[in-house]
Amino acid sequence: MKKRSPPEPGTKTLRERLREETEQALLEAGEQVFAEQGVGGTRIEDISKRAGVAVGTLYNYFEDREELLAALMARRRAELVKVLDEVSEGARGKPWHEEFDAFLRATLTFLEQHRRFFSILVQGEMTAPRHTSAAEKRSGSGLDDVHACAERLVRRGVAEGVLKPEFAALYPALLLGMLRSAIVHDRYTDSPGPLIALMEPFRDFFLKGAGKKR
Amino acid sequence: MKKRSPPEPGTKTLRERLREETEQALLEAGEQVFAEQGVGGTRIEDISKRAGVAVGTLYNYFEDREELLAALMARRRAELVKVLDEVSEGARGKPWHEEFDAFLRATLTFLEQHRRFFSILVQGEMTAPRHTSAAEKRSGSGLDDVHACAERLVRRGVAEGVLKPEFAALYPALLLGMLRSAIVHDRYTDSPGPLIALMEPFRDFFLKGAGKKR
Amino acid sequence: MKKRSPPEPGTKTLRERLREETEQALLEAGEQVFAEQGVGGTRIEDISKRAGVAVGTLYNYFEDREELLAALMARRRAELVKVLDEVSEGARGKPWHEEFDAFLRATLTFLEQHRRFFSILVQGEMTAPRHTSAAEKRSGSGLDDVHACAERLVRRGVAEGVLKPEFAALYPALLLGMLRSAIVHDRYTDSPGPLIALMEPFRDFFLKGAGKKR
Amino acid sequence: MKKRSPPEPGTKTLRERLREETEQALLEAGEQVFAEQGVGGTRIEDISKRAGVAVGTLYNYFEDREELLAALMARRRAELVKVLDEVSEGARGKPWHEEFDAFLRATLTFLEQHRRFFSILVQGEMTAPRHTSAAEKRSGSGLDDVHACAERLVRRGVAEGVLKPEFAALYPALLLGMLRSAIVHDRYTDSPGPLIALMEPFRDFFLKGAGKKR
DNA sequence: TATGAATGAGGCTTCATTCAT
DNA sequence: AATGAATGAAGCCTCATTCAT
Repeated sequence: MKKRSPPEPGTKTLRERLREETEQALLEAGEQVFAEQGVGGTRIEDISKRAGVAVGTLYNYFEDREELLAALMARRRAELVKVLDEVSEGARGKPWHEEFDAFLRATLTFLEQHRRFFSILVQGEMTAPRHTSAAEKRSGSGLDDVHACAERLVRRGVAEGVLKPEFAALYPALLLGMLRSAIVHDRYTDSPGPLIALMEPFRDFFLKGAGKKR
Repeated sequence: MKKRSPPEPGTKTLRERLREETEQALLEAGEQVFAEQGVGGTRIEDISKRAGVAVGTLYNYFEDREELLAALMARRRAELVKVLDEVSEGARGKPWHEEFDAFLRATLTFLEQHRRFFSILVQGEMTAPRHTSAAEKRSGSGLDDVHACAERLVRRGVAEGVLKPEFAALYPALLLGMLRSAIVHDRYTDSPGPLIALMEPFRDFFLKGAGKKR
Repeated sequence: MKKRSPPEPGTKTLRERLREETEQALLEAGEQVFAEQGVGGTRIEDISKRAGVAVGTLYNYFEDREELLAALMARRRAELVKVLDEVSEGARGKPWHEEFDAFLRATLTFLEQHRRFFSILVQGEMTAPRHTSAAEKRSGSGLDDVHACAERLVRRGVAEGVLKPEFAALYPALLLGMLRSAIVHDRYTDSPGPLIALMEPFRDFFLKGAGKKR
Repeated sequence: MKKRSPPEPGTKTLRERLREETEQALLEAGEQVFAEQGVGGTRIEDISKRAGVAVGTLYNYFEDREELLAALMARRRAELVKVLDEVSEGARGKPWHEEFDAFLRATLTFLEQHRRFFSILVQGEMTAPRHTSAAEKRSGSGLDDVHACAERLVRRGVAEGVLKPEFAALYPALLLGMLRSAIVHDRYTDSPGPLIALMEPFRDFFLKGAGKKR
């Protein structure tokens, strides 16, 4: 009953391409609107409108509100982790400082592109949504795997004798906390320049602290 | 016809005391429930139940949901600011390091007692609640004045030559970010000891960074 | 905190009385509207309007649509069963025929007053709603207990030698089926008189059948 | 340019045959799903899936949901009526009892094959679907013509002096009600044997009732 | 003609807020 | 002042139907 010339391997049907585009648009829209209006304050309809589709369409792609959010989070998080993995990979054989720099640069760049996304993450980190659903759990709404990347970086730094081993267990959290400050800092400064400008201060602060060498 | 003796000045009527107790109970309940269920996910009724009164009563004390939240935030924030002001006051004439230590200790202690509250703050920092009203903006739902305390501390440190002036503008945010890490760190560690245990690592990290002295 | 003069025993608060009245009104309205528009075609809002309350009020009394329906069914069914129990009780010591007559009379009267309700039951008997929920199961959406009443009647008839024991297992279903015909018959006749008029024919038919004595 | 030989008269095009097959499949699927999930609870998509076609295809065959239901009902009802007409026809000149037996047998057999369909009918008898449209009314969703068959049978029985004329107007409804009991009975018995087993009890009951000859 | 994604009206349900007692 | 039922706007989600491919 269903006959159809088999699709060229490696080629995507028009339909498939459309489907992916729509999904992209929805995630994009979701990221924007969730960030603008807050996770709790976002109406599904606003997202679908922003994406240029009808509500029903959104529901053809995502089971419900939560799944959309989870998918969105997972997607972006995966992107960041991928970048950080590449950083780690690319720094093999090079001095740790280079990896550290690359890590900071990559993260700040990512933050810059996804300030919105990051703000969602910060929310999610601490909020228990009405009914924290299975879906949300599954997707790991936190930063667990990003944290793992930071740990890897820190471990290497310690192993190579660049970082003090003393409180090493805390460094990943402190590193990420510092990066989080990047966003917070924006809100308390008058000249909200590009985040990448924070690279040097951050490197300096993380490695040497705020204390004056005497 | 009953006559009522005028209240002794400086004395609180029974009625007044009851009123305050109820208000306290409501704020307490609010803190708990908002923290447990998230700001967006909390139902007014849950708060009133937790406080042991009817919804209507809650509305006798607070104009609406937002005002309750704002009052709650303002209350706790004021507490912290008060403590930090005392720290600053009490350290007059003493070396900066002592003030810094006291600052850390006070903040970690406060965090410990109000992890819940702090989690609300972290949320509020980035989230726009359902209908972010003028009232909420007015009440300054953020950490602005706490940030100001941190600025004061940092300024003094710089002035006294203890802190590097180079990126001083960032230090307050970094300091607070570090403290925020205290809560985050909890979630990624197996042994979630008391936050005060983080005092030494934090002092060390803030002053000297993670880099190994060469 | 909650002080209140204890209610006179056996007396209902005004509130309690209001509450019961509202519940009554809702059930009444539910019966009407479900019957008029069909179970599937009924909008909750129509029911609440008919009852003269807001939608929200309905939800203060019943968990959801299903629970309302279940409660409604249970209520009416219980009424009928109660009546039939009384019939059985009242006929103790009297000849079976009298109980039979009373059974028919009671049922036809009930049917008359609740044609609407009965039509719902007939539906429910055969329909599997979208998600047959636990609630529905719990309430026994069928006629099980009415069927039990019929069985009791039939058993006695057989025991007393008034009914042929041959196909006795079928009689309850046949008896109820016959009564159901009462409603169906209405739709195919031009003179839809009172159902009670069907008493004699039904008695005659059940006891002697349609065949002519030869 | 292709030329197509004109279709042999009386022969069906391949296309026509395919069309009919699909239509059949859709009706079949409709019968199943409507019966399984209830008329109100059935989603068009489920039907099309069951039939192995896309939703759009279903809409190429039936104007809308209602038309499908109406067509389905009409189809099955026509089948039953046809069988009953044949029964009537075949019994010409034979004693009434034979026609009666044949009627019962035919109906029970049909019921057996279409318990599902019959359950829809029973529903339809009393339910007004979501938007009871004119179309549905038009199609006569009830049992009117089956009722007519029963009337014909009863009339003949009365005419031939086999049935008591007294309450003859009720007999058709009672006859059908009795048959409906066949399905209901299933739900209250532990041994849900084939419906045809009910033939003798039904004949006996209809003709002689449940009362014991004294 | 078949497909299945897109559409959006419409139903269900929640919950902040009001108000009569 | 306390109570808690009533209110109804507003959000979520479903699904019959359409339509471009």
